[in-house]
Amino acid sequence: MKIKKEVTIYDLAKELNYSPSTISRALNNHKSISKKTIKLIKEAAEEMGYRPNNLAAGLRNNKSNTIGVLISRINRPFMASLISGIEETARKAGYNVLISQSNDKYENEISNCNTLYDSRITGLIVSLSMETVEMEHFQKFVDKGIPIVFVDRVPDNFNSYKVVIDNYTAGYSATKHLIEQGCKRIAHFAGAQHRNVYRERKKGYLDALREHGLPIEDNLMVNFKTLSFEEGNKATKKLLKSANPPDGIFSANDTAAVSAIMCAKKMGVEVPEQLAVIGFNDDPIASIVQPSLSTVSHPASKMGAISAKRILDHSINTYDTGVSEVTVLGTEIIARDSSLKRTKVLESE
Amino acid sequence: MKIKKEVTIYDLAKELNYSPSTISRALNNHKSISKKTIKLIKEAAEEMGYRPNNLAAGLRNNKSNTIGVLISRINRPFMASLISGIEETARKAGYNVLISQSNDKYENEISNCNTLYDSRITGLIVSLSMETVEMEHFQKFVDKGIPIVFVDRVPDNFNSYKVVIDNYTAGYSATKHLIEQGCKRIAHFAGAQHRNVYRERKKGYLDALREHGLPIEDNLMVNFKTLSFEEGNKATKKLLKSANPPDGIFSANDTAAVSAIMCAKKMGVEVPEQLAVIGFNDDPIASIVQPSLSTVSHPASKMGAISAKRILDHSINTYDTGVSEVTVLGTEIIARDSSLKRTKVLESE
DNA sequence: TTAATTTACGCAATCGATTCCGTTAACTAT
DNA sequence: ATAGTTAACGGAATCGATTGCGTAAATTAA
Repeated sequence: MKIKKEVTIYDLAKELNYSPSTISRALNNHKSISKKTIKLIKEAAEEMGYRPNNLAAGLRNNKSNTIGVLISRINRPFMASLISGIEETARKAGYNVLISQSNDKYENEISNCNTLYDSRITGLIVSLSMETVEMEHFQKFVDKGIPIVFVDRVPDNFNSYKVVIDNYTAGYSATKHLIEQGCKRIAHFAGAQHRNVYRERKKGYLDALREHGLPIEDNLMVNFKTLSFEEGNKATKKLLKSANPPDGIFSANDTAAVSAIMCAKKMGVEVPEQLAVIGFNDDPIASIVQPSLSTVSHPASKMGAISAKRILDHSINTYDTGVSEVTVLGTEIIARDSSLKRTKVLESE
Repeated sequence: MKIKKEVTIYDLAKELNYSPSTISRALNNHKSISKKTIKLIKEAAEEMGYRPNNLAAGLRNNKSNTIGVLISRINRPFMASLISGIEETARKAGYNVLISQSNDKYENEISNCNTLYDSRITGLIVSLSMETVEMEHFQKFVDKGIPIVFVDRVPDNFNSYKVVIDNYTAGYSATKHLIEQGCKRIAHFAGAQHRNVYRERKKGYLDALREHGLPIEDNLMVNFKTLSFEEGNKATKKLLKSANPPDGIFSANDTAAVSAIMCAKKMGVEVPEQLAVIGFNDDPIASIVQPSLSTVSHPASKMGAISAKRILDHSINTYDTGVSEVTVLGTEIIARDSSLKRTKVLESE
């Protein structure tokens, strides 16, 4: 098949009897080009079907107007919303978004990091993989003055921009919510403890118990690997069959929380009467399960938007190695049926 | 802060006393460079921290090893899985993935199209926006020999690669499934009829009714705009309050189907006994709602993988304008509790 | 009226990798 | 031993946009 030739600024220059410099400047609204000329050139460009070559511009400027995103998995409600927020903000500013998923593997994270670097991204937004501990693969970005924004699953030992929620307070509030509902023995489904988000949530849980004089028992705290449905199911069954079962569960995510509800129901344990449950994330399934799941809501899309803005606003001058600029967003306890022990809630509508 | 200088093939050339040509060829395993030299150069490159500049290579080759993705919204389970499949396949082949969402607006689709074009993507994967009718904004890709793969929401009037599921058969089977369960008056929640996916599902529904001698009634077919939860709620209420309510609903997506289940329960209509429901997509909520939602499952991630492969395998020589290469994938009826009228299903496990 | 600006543009180098042509030296065949 | 190959590499143009520097003409200031 026949391939149409690309129209370049040189073609425009020849056609309009201007130099390529003038064409370039006109298209970028440079002030030293007269209004008339700009109008003329832009109209001709439009008519001739000119389209800028981002690769050429990027090469010259050594950046690509592209934001790189490095996350664990796309098909999780939180991540999808995060990306959605990033994409919207980036595109409004004329930026592209490159995505890559690590599938929670350290190795993939490194390799994706390199690929993104090779593409001369303007900035990088990262949510760490489950496995990641070492952080050297991010150093080259710092060395080059390329901003990195860590979101949600952030490192402890690396100075950079960070956008997080207040996991400690969220964990504290969720637990306190259960206590206020009358729970006396509250279990916790904890995520991998080397990831600060899960560690903070657990801290909040522990402090809430302490401050309210409730027992802290090792066998009420289950350390999950992935907080999957299956893991949740197994853990719930074990807890409920134990000699002294809990009357409340604070799960570090909704998936495991939902599995707890379903498992309890199957075992004839009433939720919330005998077992109150609160999750984390406010995934779509939370409002669908019955009884509907109380949870902690994230402003996921907003976190994405803020992260993107961090990159866009980043000026090389204000970037000082050794300083972390952390944005902490608030969360909200969504009290649904799965935790409301005292009052029977009327169905809305 | 101090910015580290980039290491280029020229730096390597100077350091190793080779020409840039040789460095370039060595890094690409060109056959006319000796094994020894290749090894030497690669090791030096590694040690000096050389990283290729994709922009420069892209400019020279006039392509960027990047696949562009243009969809309506990322934060939908189907779309997220689709992208996930694309990303995995692309990355394995050393390609990057650029994403952009139209939010179902025609205008955004055009503008995103242009931005992706300007980035010299190797190929484009598209799921059309709800609004899109005209297709000229894709023409420039065809003119340039850049392959386009339409996925799921594909056009009727544009020749290109297409990856779809057999919506007609799926619609037919879903309806037939309800009929086999004893339904006599089956309603249909239909999506926007100018999008072929929804049109096909409806066709399948109609043919199934016809072939089984069931009544086709206009007031049993609801045309939705977005198949949202709210729309589904409203439609269900209206249907169930009508003089002659349906005993089955085939919804073109799960969201509306779930809303139907919840609405029915609230109104005291038993599911599936009085109202059987089957949805479409097999979203996570489908297995969480109670009774669990029967549905039609998509191989979303696989569709993404196939689409990406189409781009990767595309050779300019084999691309013939005027021909559509369509890949049709099968679907599967997932029979859960919401549609099983006859037999009471034992809870698994 | 003349010097000092300002306006509006052109020249040419530059970004980094690729690749079409060579070229030299070593090697093989007859 | 000489022509013919092959192996291994170098020179330099090229991709398209950007930009520091330079300049001629037009305008303003004194």
